[in-house]
Amino acid sequence: MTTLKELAALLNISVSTVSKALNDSHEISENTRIRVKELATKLNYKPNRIAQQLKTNKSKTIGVILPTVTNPFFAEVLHGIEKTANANDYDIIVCLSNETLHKEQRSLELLSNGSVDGFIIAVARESQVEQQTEHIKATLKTDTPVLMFDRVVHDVDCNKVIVDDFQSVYAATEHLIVHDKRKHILLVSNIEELSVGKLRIEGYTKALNDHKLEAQILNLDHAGDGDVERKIYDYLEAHPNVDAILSIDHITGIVAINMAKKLGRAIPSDLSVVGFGYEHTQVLSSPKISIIHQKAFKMGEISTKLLIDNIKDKTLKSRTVVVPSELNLSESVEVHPQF
Amino acid sequence: MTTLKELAALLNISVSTVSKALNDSHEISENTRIRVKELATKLNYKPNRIAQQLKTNKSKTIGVILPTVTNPFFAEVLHGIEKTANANDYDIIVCLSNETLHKEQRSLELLSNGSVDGFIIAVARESQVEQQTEHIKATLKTDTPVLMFDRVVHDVDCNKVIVDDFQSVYAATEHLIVHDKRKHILLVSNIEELSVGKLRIEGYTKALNDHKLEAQILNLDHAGDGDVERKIYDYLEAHPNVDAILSIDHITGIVAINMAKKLGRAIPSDLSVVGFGYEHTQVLSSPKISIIHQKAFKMGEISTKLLIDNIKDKTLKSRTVVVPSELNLSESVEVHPQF
DNA sequence: TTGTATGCGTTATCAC
DNA sequence: GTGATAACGCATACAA
Repeated sequence: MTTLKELAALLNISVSTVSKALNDSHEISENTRIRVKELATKLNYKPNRIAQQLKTNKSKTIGVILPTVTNPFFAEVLHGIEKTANANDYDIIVCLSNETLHKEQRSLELLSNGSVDGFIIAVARESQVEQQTEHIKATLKTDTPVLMFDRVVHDVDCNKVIVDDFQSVYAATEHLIVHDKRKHILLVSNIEELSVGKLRIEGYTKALNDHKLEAQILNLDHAGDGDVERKIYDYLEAHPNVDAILSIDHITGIVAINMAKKLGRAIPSDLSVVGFGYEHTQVLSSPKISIIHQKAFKMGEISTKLLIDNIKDKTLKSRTVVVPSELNLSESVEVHPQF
Repeated sequence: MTTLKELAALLNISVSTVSKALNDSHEISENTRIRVKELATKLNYKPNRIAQQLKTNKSKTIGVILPTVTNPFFAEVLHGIEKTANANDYDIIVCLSNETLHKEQRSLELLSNGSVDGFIIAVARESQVEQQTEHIKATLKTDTPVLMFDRVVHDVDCNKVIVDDFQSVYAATEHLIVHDKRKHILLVSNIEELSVGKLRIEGYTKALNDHKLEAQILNLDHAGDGDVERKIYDYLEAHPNVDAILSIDHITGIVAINMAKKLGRAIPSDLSVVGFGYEHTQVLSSPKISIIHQKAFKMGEISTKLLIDNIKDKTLKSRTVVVPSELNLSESVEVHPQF
């Protein structure tokens, strides 16, 4: 890699002159500036980023800690983060906690040494269930901004970007009741332990209460793939009066549709199905599932923006931004009526 | 952030003594070593990674450039990369090319300044279609190792990790012919432009030729979501003799199952369906789709291992590793016979 | 307009 | 056993 020193030697001038020339300093003559720049491009000179970072004590890098990236929600958020970070001249270092507290702690530790200027984090299932917050508080104490999104630990004072979990499920449930005239709405859940799961269930329960209907919940936490199908099938078979299914994740709704069809239920006439979903969710189901579409990409964008603002001005006080979801009804994707 | 200098000042000893003490140098007395370490932990000292990087001229960081991360294949590969990198004390900086050559070039450019010790890259659709390789060759010339996976440009001399696209599809096709006794196998494709798509199609064509059967291909490149369903539906309706469908991506196979059911085809008795798939693919289809399971996670692991070896010894000559896929037949996931 | 000197935080070499 | 000094590559305050 070409360095300033090498350029200086070749041109018989000092290192600082070269540096200034490349940075378009006014104190450098037109002539030498051109000479310097020509040689620089010729030798494909690029300032060593590490050296610059050491000098300025800024890494222009954001640490992103995600529970997983195979969940399409987090994948989309990551996309939003990456795009916004790049647009603002930041790189991102990605760590996956794999839903464990231990890896999350370790990642924070390892990057809290000047490697990154701030963190964007969705806490691991374990961290959230056990309400572990010390590692995050410790990071904040070192004056490194942290932004939490989606999976949030409330006990920590930092910027937060969350989904309107309660609201969106409340609205979806109410839509099933009021618009679809459903009375026996089954909630299917495999994330009951998470705060987002709890909020979604509360939204569902509240809506049912407000309309004097009874809640019924099929909990699939820790169920294997085969079990999910079987349990949904068995439940539907045993409860033929179920006329709507609300899934609070991005998988079980589609499974429910498949099981309902197998049982001969007509969708959507006999049974409405709503789930959470992302880019391709609706393409994969037939008949189309209605989805609560979380604006994952947007969450990534907003999170990054907030964090960068916080990095630039650490006196900013913490905010919590709620990103509203969108209810995409199955009708709206019925592009071709014959299907 | 605590520095060596601060520790030294507080202990009234020199910076170099502190440094040696922390690095367990033999030339330091038991006594001072303990004093130093105690203060260090007390003040939560961590060596500044940037300074170390400048000193050693190594970033211990890998640049990962992916076309997208919302495709589950790349998400799983990323998972494998992250895990292996971390296990070897490397961080990863992730860039998403969004399938554009321009962003890919830019990412390589921006990170080729000491930020990373090497690259793992799956080239963008555009780069591959247009056979653009200059940016990669330029990077290699700066003595920065590059490893390409999945989407490979053959014209470049570097380590490569690829899927057995031709073989796996050949084998799957032959299975449909020999085991399932199918004679009219439709190939559904939305990635015909990519090298992996071409190879998969060749595998299919070769198998059919070898068994004196005729190929029929439904090309869905650039089709919108609604169009995909319609085109598959229309094709199946117009060609009632189709007795097997082979999808070479992770979406259209499931769509095909749904459309076939809508047309009253019995699966798998009337129609076999095989697609590419990952973690949750089979859960989402009913009846179960058979999938060619690419070992994405493993590819990530192997890629990272190879790259790190290459970083440590740049004289190593380039290798190409083929990671075999696995044919997961639908029967093997029929955990519950009643379904 | 150009050059010299200094420092970012660390490690390594060499004296003492 | 300890410390002074230099160096990584860059940027900048200060001289000339």
